[in-house]
Amino acid sequence: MGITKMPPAYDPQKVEGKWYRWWEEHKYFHAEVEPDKEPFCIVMPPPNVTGELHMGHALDNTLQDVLTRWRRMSGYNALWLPGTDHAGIATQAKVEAQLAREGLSKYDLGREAFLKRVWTWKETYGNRITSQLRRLGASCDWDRERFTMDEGCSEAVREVFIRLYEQGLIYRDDYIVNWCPHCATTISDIEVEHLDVQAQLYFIKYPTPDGRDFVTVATTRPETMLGDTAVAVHPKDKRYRHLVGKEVVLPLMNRVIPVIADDYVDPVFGTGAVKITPAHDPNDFEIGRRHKLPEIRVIGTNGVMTTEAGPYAGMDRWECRQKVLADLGEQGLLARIEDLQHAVGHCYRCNTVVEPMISKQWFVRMKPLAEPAIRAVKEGRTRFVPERFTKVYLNWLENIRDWCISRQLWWGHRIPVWYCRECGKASASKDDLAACPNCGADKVVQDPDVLDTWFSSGLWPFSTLGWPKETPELKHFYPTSVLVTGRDIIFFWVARMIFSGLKFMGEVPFREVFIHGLVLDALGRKMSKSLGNGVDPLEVIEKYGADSLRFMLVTGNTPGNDLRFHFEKLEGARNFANKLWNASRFVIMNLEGYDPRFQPQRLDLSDRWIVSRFQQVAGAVDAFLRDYELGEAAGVLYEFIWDEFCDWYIELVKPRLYRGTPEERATAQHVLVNVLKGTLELLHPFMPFITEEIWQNLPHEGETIMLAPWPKARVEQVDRGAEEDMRLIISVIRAIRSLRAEMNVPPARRAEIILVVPEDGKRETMGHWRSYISDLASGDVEITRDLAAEPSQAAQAVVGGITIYVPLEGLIDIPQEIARLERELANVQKEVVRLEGKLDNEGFVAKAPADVVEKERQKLEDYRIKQETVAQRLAILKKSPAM
RNA sequence: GGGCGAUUAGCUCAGAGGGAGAGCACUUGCCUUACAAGCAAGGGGUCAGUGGUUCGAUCCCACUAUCGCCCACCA
Repeated sequence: MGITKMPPAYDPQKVEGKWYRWWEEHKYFHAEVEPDKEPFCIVMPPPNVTGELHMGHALDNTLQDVLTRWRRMSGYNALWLPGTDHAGIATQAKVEAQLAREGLSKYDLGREAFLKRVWTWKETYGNRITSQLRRLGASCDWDRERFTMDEGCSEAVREVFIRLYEQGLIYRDDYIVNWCPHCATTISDIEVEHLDVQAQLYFIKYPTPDGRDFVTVATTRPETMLGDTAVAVHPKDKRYRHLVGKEVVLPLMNRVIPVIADDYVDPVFGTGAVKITPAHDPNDFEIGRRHKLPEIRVIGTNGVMTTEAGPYAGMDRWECRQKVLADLGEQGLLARIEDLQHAVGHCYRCNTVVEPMISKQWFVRMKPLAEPAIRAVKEGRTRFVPERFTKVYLNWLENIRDWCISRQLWWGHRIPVWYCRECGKASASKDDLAACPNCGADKVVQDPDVLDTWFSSGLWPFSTLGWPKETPELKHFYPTSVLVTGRDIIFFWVARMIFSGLKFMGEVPFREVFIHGLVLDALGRKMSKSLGNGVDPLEVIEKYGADSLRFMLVTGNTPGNDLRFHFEKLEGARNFANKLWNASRFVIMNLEGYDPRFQPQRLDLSDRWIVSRFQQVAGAVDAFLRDYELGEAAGVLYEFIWDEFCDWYIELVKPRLYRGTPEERATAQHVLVNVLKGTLELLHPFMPFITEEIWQNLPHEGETIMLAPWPKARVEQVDRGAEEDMRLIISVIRAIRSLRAEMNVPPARRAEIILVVPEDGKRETMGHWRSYISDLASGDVEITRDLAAEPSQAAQAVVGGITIYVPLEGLIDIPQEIARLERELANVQKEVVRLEGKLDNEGFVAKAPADVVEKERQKLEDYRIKQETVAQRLAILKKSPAM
């Protein structure tokens, strides 16, 4: 190692790839079960195999990596288990698009060949995201990487399905579901995104059979009227009481339908009369079932009107809407049209307007599963961080509806149910069936649908650890320690993992859920493909390095809050890395003659100070990490490295390195190396690459910083006295620098510095460490108890009971100095008045804690001394001949 | 309609019941043998508003305003 290998500007490109490969080759990420060690386990939220790393992933995985690396260094048996999700719709859509470019559809290939094709696609492109995670520095155990459709996970899915089925918790029924005409599949309630849309509310007249009366209904979806089987009004609505039990004629279809009364109807909305289309509206469906109304499907799965729509059959649903309106208008039945803003369900994948329709689907009965999941969180067996997300979770589960789990796709876990063509019985089976278990006929056919992707991801925390087999991993690492994820996924995933874990493992899947916010663009908008405002993490990594990206994502943010992406902030992180690099370069450049066995006999004040500060920082970082305050932990390190280690300690140590005795030099080297090394270790979870690079170039024990023991705060090295003394010295130096700057003293010019220190202890300290002041404030320091005569040509400052004079013959503009001191005096007086007021307040003195009162008294005392000193000085200056 | 979050320096954001902070931007002076991706010194804020609790509130409580997010079966 040497300067030649450490250029003055840190270049992450030369460093990052090298170390990652080395770590992975040496299996430092790999965790074997070590029963005598405390386990720490995170299962990675599996990104979609189709996915590419975006800022959300970068944040999520940085947080996980920080926690994992920290725990690993802290001696835990740390496992971070990675994997990918098969992402039913998304992946199938990708492959279908690929086929389309070849002029083919999945039907041309047939199910089997199509699935083969998807697997090929997965083998080819599926590891893109995992290689991108490697670029980020993710220290996950790739030897244990899983896929939601691999053999083990698939077995877990079947096992779960069968068990739930046998317990009657999975059922198949005709029910109103959300249908995406574009994806041609059902989607679950949470996959429907409600967007506010400016629309029209159409008022349509439904005449009575005798043509003498009519009732007007309001609807935003006039085409659904073709499937109407009733009109509903509120039971107490006097306007319509006479019609309840009677009939009206459904226009266009000329069908006679009943007028019914139901509490659901809001008498003040629209006309107070609602058309009821049980087959195409969730509410109408409920009402329909209550009143045993016929369910007529007029819209087909492709969004085209069915034969039930009579003359409108074959029309697209939007086209049909226009035609219906036109026809109604012609017949004078369209009473009026109003503008209405309301929420319309859209498919979260393709943004198509979702069509509610009745369909035979598979459902999970949620109430019995939700209940234990609610209890577990209420009892604190799983804790949300930040706590406020508990409520979001509970609200959802407390109002849960059954979960539609069947999807009309090919890519996914096929529903393990076979129907017998002979006897008609449906049989669920863990193993593929060739014959009907009921009648023995060999004419069985498997349900064509697959399961919702989230069905398998809900099992992730235990399926990846080997379940349903009782593996040592499962036993050791379950329940996992913490789940790290975005808040957008609490319903989709977190809740489902919790109820699945409770159901099948009898225990929550994780002790804590650490929820983070979204990464927004610089303007505070969500990053999205359609807006084109996303920032590509890989480009950032190439330009600034993964460490900078990670540091930027972690700092200046508080748990659960969103984070805006600013390049300025990224530059700040990059500059910090460079600062650390150069501080380390300084240390390494000055290691000549370093002997690791050397034990210093006498530490300088600055040594004791920086060591003490380091111990405090080590304690703070660890405490913040325990509280998931990663931003604070990183912030503490930033300040320590930049403000204390670089700006003060390195500057203070230079004279000893350059001109000190061999012993002084060795002592300085010893402290530099050890504090720097410890700091690198504390920083390693945040910035793994640069810390490894530097650590390897410092004298060290062990193979890698990754496995270096986490620095434990050693309280016996905390030295309050040294910290206090340094604080005083630093403020004296700052005061002198400030005077020099204000008086425009050229930096190169050495100044004369007189310190008047009345207090014995402080005078001794100042005397002992006067070289600090003379070196860092560039001046010749004289220390006295009191001054025979104040120099008139001098600038003055008062700090911590010490009066500083910087005689500046010819540089002092007396009137200007008077003005400056008067400003100073005014400030001091303000403080004195404020503190006097406070201490005169009997309530304060009586009720405030004694130490607070004492602190305030001390402050007042200091300010009074300062007030007096400055006032005296002013008096002298005002009498001086220069005036 | 409910719930949650935010409101602090020009910008982006931390923060704690007891003297308002950081980064960036800005001003001034420095290429000082680790770093100009830097050093030193500065300027800049009624901590959204109103009321309450308290000896003391920017922090805790209530309400209000503005912005954002989530949930919700009023067509």
